[in-house]
Amino acid sequence: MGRRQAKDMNGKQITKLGFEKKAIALALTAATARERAGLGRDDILSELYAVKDNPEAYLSGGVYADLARELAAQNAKNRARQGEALRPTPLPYRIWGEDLIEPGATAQMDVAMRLPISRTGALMPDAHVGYGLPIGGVLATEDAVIPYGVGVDIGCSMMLSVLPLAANGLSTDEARALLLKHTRFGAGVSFEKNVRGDHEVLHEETWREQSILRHLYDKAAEQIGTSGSGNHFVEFGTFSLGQADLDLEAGEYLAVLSHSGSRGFGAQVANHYTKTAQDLHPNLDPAARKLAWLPLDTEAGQGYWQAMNLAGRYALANHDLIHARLARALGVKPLVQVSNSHNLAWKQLVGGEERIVHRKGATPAEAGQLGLIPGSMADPGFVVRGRGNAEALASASHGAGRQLGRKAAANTLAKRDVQAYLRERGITLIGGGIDEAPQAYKRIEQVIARQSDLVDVVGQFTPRVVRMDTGSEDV
DNA sequence: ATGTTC
Repeated sequence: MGRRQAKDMNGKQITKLGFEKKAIALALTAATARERAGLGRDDILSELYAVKDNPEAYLSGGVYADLARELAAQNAKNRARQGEALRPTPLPYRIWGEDLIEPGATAQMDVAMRLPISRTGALMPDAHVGYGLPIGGVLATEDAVIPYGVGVDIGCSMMLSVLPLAANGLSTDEARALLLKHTRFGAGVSFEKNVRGDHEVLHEETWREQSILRHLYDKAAEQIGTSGSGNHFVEFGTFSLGQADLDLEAGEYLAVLSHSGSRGFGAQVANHYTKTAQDLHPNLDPAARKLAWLPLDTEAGQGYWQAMNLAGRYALANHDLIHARLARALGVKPLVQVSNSHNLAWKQLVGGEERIVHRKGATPAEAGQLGLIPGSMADPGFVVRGRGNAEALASASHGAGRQLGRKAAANTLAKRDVQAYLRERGITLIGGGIDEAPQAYKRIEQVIARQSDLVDVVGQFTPRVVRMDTGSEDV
């Protein structure tokens, strides 16, 4: 009779209870033990049902402990899987300058707005396709941060120094010589040891608080004050102020504008935590794989938040040193400096709730907040003042935005056309490449016009002598 | 964007 009962238990009953895979075997083992103890089939089934209903109550020991452990693990996995499911349709979000934005970028933003952690978002008029979140994307999440929602170049940022010198007070040759002497460009590049700069950011305790930061400290110290590659630049130009503002009189000033990020340090932080986030979400829809997030109440989430903010401060320190070297060489102190990060996440109140606002290639634009929106190596950039537009989560574009990808630019643009564009505007270029040609970017005037409800223009910067990294193909 | 990518 006992054998018949065991055979029955082996049959439909256990699967009927909803056990799967490993749990079936564990349930059978436990059931057999209870049979030997003299229990009948119905009693055993009701015990199994109770274990399934509340495995946590059976974890501490007894004949059902192994089964309870397996069921608890399965429940946790199912909960995690549920938490990773994308919404069937994207949450609504507003787009500025939709006529300037390629469909691929809105498609990426749609995926971001289907994440279970997403709450609100917006797309800026310079938007174009990126990894994960599009460049020009603004995304507010709840209690979670997305490493690729910030971008690989954590803390990428802009700085302008308005100098107490006439706009024509520096010759092209002098400007060239200063840029060559005091800036360094290129992947992997650092400053020579005898001229390496120092900055308070390198003396923060933060570097000692996680292993990845300890590991990357030396690289950060070697590379501080450098400019990297791609679209990063340092340039001399003319800052034009139509009316008194920024504690300056109206007029034209010599100015320095730079675009730089957190170099190898930030890139390695981004890659490390992106991998951590992806490992944490193995069942995430492949469409959203690059948008894997870290819950802020986990050690990994806190670790990323700390490292991201350090990379943000480090990137601004790079600008500080670049501008300090050039001002010192000219024997002047800047009259005014403006700077802003455009690849970062911030804690921000959105509709009265605390959200994590990711800006990946977007300028913070709270009411009254100053920001910098460059055009291209040969087009004007703008100092802007935010209007605090709530639907844009108080944001604006971070530049003109690409209209041609790097390969497309190299394949379709003619060198002589790029040279003519530079010559017509009186631009002297050191380094640079065809993939950074002005023609590869949207028209900055159009991009600015599409966001008149996000920012007011304060002044204009016109580049004159520009240094960039050597591109894939010279101009 | 970074040096050559788990």
